Amino acid sequence: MFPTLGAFSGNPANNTDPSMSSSDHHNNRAVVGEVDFFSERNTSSSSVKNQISTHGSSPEFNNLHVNTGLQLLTANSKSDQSTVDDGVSSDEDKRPKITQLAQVREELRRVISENQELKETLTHMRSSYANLQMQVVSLMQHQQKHQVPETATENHEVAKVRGDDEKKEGGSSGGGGMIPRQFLDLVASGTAEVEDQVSNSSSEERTRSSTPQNHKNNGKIETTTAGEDLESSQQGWDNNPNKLQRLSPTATDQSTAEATMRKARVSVRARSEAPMISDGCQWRKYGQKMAKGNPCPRAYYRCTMAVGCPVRKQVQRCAEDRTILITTYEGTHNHPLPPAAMAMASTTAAAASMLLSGSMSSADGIMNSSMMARAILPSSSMATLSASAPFPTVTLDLTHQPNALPLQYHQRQQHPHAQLPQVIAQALYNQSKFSGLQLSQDVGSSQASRLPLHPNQHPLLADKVTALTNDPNFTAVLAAAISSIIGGAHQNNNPNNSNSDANPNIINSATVSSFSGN
DNA sequence: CGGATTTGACCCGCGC
DNA sequence: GCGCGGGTCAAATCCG
Repeated sequence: MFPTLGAFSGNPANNTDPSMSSSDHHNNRAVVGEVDFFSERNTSSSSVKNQISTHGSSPEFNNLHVNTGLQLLTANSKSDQSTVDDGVSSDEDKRPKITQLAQVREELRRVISENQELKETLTHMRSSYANLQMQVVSLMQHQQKHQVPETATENHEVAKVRGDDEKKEGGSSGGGGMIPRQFLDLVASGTAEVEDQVSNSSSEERTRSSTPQNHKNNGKIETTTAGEDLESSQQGWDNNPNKLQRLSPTATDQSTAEATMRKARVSVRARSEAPMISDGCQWRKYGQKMAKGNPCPRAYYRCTMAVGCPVRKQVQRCAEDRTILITTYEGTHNHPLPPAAMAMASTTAAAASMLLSGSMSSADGIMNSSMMARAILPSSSMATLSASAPFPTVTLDLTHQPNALPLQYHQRQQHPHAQLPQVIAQALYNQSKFSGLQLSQDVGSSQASRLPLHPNQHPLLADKVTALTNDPNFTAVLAAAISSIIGGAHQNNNPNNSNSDANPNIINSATVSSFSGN
């Protein structure tokens, strides 16, 4: 009945040796060898092995325990069978082995239980994160509806105070004082601050809606920067009066809030061969138009993950470099999002809040923007006012890498913080530009105009950037932004990449810290 | 057959 | 008032 056992044992004396001690069972090297050989021939051992492997989803986590259990079990089985073979059995021999078996079973139960607890903890953490994200979004929307009247004047006062500060500091060196403040306010003081800022933007929206002619009267500077396909793309949104026009006549609080949220736009430039970057959301294409100045059509998408979700996006290829995909998001999701989509959603929400917190309709605000731009871009030969871009847009430009390499996606995924300064610079640049400022850059290409300088080249900016990037929450937000975009682009560029699903987890942790770290 | 996409028409604001 | 351009709608079409 046990022919293989005889062949295995080789030395019958070993099999019948009642002195096979527990120390032998725990001799890893020897016993593991026995297990490997023995388990192929012993069905009971195999079944135990299978049973173990079906418990818990993390094999490497259990390996130590499982191996230990197997060693004991197989050793016990072997000893038991040998005992039967020889017809020699005594209660004294069985007693310690039964005890060991019980111990192993107990150990197995403990490990399984541990696994179960870990799984539950992980599930709970994921759930908590999702809830937190949704709370942030809903709170932002809620605050918009209820705090617009109070914050309307408040915002103006804050703007004036900030403007005074700028004036006191004066010059290009002092003018940038509010820049870090805006960023740090947003990311360091938590949800409440974000809500306030969004609320403030509501007042701005209403101000603009009530006095539409102000933009014209503020003076007009033509956009002459070369290769502004992005510009035209953004202007396409900026010059879209239909939306506001349709919303404003029956201006309920909700519609106003919605208009405000939709007003803020986050434009993402990323290199991708795919027709659309993967951001985790479901989109339905509802239109396509040929935009002026760009041979590539502009596609219009709306979010279809929930009925009535106001989020829309435009996708258009860059006219000059068609490998660059420009995706412009507008609005805030009104429904739960999968982790992969949350990365982008929270990123755009944070960017939009950041943008709205710094854009002002008053003259002070414009002056601040001008000073801010001078601080950001000391080399700017001219800072003028523009009424051509009434709606603020922040652009996350991920196409400019100082050491662009074929592996840059991978590198940036691993070290997203390395790229933060450029993203910050670009965000600030666009913020100033769309807050009513046109910067004239003597540049030969649109590439240079979009990212006119490297922070390291300007001590002032470098200091600001350093201060910003030293804030872990701020870096987390931007890390989430970069990771989400890169993750999407990377996914598209590497459709077979099985690791793409791992990105959201990284993003999530970064995003969580950005919103819960206060 | 239902959902997604396409595409021409339409609306609206703006400039001349 | 008219034309232009951006954005949206909705019927037709496609596709799995």
